Amino acid sequence: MNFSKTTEYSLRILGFMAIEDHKLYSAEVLNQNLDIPFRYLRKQLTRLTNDGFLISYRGKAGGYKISKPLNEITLWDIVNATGEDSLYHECIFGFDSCAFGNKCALHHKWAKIQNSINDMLKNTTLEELKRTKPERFTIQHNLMLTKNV
Amino acid sequence: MNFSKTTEYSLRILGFMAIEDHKLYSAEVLNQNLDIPFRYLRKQLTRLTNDGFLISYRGKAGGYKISKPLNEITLWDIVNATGEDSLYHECIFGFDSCAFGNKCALHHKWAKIQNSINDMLKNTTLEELKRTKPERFTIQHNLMLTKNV
DNA sequence: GCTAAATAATACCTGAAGGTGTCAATTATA
DNA sequence: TATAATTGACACCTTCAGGTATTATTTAGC
Repeated sequence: MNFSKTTEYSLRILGFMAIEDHKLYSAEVLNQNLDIPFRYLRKQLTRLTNDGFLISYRGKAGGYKISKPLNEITLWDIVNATGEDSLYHECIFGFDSCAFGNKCALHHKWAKIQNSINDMLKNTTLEELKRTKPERFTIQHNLMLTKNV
Repeated sequence: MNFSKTTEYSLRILGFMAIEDHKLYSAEVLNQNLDIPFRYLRKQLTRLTNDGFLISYRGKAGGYKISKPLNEITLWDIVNATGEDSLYHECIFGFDSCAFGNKCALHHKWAKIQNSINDMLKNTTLEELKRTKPERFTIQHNLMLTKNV
């Protein structure tokens, strides 16, 4: 009952980069801050670039930066891009057909929770994350050796 | 962002058996009703028995039945028994240490959702499921060939 | 007691998520 | 232009949840 590692990593990466969203971050710097295996981080950075969240700059002094205004990127966008199983209409019993119409009491309770998760993801942008920096990120933020473009 | 198959199956099995909780259900009958691969269902039934949710009767005309009053079995008990990752104190970024104290806005939103899930699971017993039979279960319930002990 | 029908135990198989290794392509700067 | 530092591409490895196969054990009923 968690997001996949890949989803968590995506949130970490973009959540971290949002703190100073105009900086260019190298994979090396991100690796020093985010506790994600280097090779896998690299793979995910390429994916996030292909998915349009990041712009990459190759060559010496290259790196990544966030591609659009922070208030245009919701957590929902990020979560969905990882191929995370949809949170819509999931039955707690795992039945495909249990999601529509009037079902058990459990179904209503579960739908309510699902909706609260979906709403939260859809209504939270990276902008909000920037305003309220996660403590974990800020602790290590001093260590960063970032560069301006 | 779902429960594991194993958790879903456990909920299905016990949710179904709760509808007529004094009946003895064979693995065969459960298989006909629950859309769970037979061998895997068998394995899970043995596990649920070892975990104390079911009592098994071996030999001809054997089967399984629920071991205690329905109001003593919460969904929380079932979910936890499958080894489902704890829903307590999970950080949406997947950091172990991000779960305590005052963190980002996201942390508070996430904790609120986690709590609502935990509360729901802890406050819902099989008794409630019995009272409000899932449609999917009742549809097929006529097909059952159950036996009394 | 024999047989059939049920569960128990144990080992194995499989696909996909997560993770790694290697080399190619790009680019700033000396 | 040579070099070093960066990302891109692509193939491979590993682990484990989910699923399968086989044989042993138990018991009702003839």
